[in-house]
Amino acid sequence: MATKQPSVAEDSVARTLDIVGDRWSFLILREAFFGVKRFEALQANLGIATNVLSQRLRKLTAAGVFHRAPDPEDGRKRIYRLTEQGRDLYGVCLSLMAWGDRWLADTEGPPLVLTHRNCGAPMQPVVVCSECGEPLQAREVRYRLRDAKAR
Amino acid sequence: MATKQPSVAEDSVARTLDIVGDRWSFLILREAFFGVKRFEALQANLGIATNVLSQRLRKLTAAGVFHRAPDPEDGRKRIYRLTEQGRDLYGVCLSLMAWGDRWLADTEGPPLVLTHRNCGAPMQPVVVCSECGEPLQAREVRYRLRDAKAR
DNA sequence: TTAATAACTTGCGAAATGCAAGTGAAATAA
DNA sequence: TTATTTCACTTGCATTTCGCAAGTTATTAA
Repeated sequence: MATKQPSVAEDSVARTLDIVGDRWSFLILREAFFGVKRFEALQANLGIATNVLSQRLRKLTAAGVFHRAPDPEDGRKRIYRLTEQGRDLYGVCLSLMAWGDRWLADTEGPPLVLTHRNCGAPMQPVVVCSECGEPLQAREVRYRLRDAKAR
Repeated sequence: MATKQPSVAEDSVARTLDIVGDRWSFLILREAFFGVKRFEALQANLGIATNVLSQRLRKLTAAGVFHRAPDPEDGRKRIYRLTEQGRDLYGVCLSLMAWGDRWLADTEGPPLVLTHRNCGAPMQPVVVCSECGEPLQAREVRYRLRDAKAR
């Protein structure tokens, strides 16, 4: 029987999914990007079980995605803030949303219209090359380990 | 106890995660973006249990992400090809990889250097506004349901 | 001082995951 | 032509994770 090969796959996608590759993390992140900062609000908005939410938040906090602090105005409350690392997941989250809107929305619900405040016009998130600004496609991207060995 | 509220959260992110929001789907997609098309190769590269792989591929195929067809040159083999819908997840997948490379790579392994064939230079995927080309940040994006109701 | 409230934890049944072994159809070797 | 591999699965079973309901603890509000 075939066993696991060390490959490029055993890298950043896998490590990223160890942190956010479950059913809830991106929904929690989504709420966070909407400005939701508290446990109870997350629970109410998402309908997630409290034990699972607690576990997720602990994991995401340990991973450096959230910062957890008591609310100075109410000692019972905890404020979950995205760190820079967490905010850096915004593009992924928005792209997931856009994909769902594009391919799944009409069957089950209305899509969202996104507006970029800078432009004012309806827009779509697009993943582009940082150098030339062109949208990226699988065939156009080459991967190399930092040291050597192309794939 | 708080129960689930209907909210914007109950939309495209959730629907997308119903399809790809598990531990394996993006790893499978990643392999697919690298050109891997067969069951055995996916299994060997990822080390995924065969029953889970089988189930994932069936689900992703049913959802329209993959197209499954027998190999005309070998009746035992099945070819899993990405559909346009599947290919449209490339940006998400690449962004996940880039995030892992940026925030997690050094602790556990070397990051990948990406090259866009159009440019030739090392690059990073960036999620930008389709209209103005600027990188998107959470505070700069406004969400509206197709019909009304801003959030 | 008593009652709410917020953020959890605990216990338990149900579902998903991982592992090993088995199956059936098609290709390849003898 | 028969026997052996190969490939893409399925099946059974132990382990882990999830979902739900009911506590628990520390604050705050009445």
